[in-house]
Amino acid sequence: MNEDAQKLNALLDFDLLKKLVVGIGEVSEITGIPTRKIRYWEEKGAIQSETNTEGSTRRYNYLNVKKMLLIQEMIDEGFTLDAAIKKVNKRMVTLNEAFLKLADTVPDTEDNE
DNA sequence: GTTCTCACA
DNA sequence: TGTGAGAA
Repeated sequence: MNEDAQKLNALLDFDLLKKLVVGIGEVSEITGIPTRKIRYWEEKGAIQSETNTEGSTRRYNYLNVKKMLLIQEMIDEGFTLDAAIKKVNKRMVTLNEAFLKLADTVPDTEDNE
């Protein structure tokens, strides 16, 4: 198994998550979380929606979707919203930093041209 | 389809 | 903590 391949895979996954953006309705359908709950969480600071400058419809990227799923699970396990938000945010930061390091560490292995 | 606010459990 | 309804 190529470790480099895994690293690249992780990077791609993270980037892909950031690129996929959907409306609140899609998010509610995907996560199974009602739109009011999503707005409620956003109000609480659980997630940041990319409000379209002109449009009013908030857009959420899959990173936020994953975050919502994580938060929902944590709350289900007895955590409070605030605690869940804190932990998930920290997790995201850690992952982001780790991936950045990985990106720097990965010596482009196979440039087969 | 989306947004917001007020109020309740 | 999460939801309801009405209004725009």
